[in-house]
Amino acid sequence: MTNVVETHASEAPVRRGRGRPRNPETDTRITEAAAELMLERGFDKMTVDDVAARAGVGKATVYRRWPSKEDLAVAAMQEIYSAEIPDPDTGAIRSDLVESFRNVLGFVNSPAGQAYLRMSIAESVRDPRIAALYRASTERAEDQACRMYERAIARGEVRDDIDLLATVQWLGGLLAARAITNRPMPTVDDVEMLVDFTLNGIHAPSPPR
Amino acid sequence: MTNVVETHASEAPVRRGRGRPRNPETDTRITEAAAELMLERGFDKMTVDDVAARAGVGKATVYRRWPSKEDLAVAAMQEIYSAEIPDPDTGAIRSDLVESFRNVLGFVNSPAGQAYLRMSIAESVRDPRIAALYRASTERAEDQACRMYERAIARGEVRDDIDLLATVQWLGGLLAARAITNRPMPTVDDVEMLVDFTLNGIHAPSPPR
DNA sequence: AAACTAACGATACGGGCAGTTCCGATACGA
DNA sequence: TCGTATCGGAACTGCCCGTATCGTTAGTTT
Repeated sequence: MTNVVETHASEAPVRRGRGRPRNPETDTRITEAAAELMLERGFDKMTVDDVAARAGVGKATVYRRWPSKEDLAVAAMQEIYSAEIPDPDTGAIRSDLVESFRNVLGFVNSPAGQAYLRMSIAESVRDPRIAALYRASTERAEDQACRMYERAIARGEVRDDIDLLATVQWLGGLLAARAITNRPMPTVDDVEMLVDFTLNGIHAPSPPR
Repeated sequence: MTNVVETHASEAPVRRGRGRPRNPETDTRITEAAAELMLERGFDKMTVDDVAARAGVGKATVYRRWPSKEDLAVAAMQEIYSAEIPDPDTGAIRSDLVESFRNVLGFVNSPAGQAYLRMSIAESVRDPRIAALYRASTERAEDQACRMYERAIARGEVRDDIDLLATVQWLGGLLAARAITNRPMPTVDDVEMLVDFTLNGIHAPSPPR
């Protein structure tokens, strides 16, 4: 019939002449409203009518851009997963770890961090596309951590036969486990102990073996 | 009006004479059907009509026992979280760890284990009561693990200043992180390396420090 | 044995929300 | 200025949760 238009509002509009052009600001108003409601209530209790109302647009305007509520949620999460992560490089593995653990624990103990973590977990299990987004976001952080460990291996501080991926994921996994089962997060006061476990494991230092 | 009857089907019926008594087998038929559908499709795509149909009962019979679909889901998960866990005690921390890690990894790599894990994570974030059930289930396993570590501490194999809770949760957390982000689980082949990380951490053995 | 009563399966119905379709109005390009 | 696609608004369909109401059934009480 008419010109076929790509649905996803993310990419360049690639001007096509005829008719009233879409207001690009409307895109961001909708995704911002959706992101707010996702973090406030979660996917289930967020209604598309609410999103449209908060964004000040008609529901049809939402569905003209994203074919389903799930796609809208993906777009909203995509906006959320775009933050910079500090990359400590102090020259020693212990202080690098303390620094980065401190950053992570500070975030996940904030209200925003709590909502972010719970939402990411729940929606990742529900929708593989959100899982991919969350995964990409965490992998950026993990890549940084891997380089941190590799620098330490090059310095001879860390064994070279470790499972690097399991190592960089273990803290995130612990936080996920706590979030899932509704248990208190470790706080910044626990940083020393967590770092010590990473470095030394649990073995008694000398006597046995 | 009439005699008040406790809703939850779990507890003792405490005979009250009049009228046709409830068929207790109906309770289990419903929870079994619900548990199957939860693992097959997840909470969202499970409909109460489907549960009633698979159980061979009327929908009103379901709602006579559980006031909402959420309560039904809780009852279904409660049935799922009632499995025995082996409790290795070989006399050495390394072989205890190898044994228990092997059990866990064997389960989470099975199709049933995958569905179980993903369902538990998703529904725990959605419903705090399911989170409590899942937490209770994992805590039983963690208590066993704690006792295992305490035996090792008593033998002098393990330091006594470790964060026991973080230690017993780290493998579960790693598995959760993999499940959430849709990445491959560690397999039984990785047991040695994971156990080694638990025992020794990542530090290089002797030269530095 | 007969009467009583609550559970049973079946079915219809109300309400909330996802997603669709129409509308008149509007804004931009040709 | 004309054409066209987007805009907000609103009505509508369909699905599913939860309720209400049947006639029937099974066990208790008298």
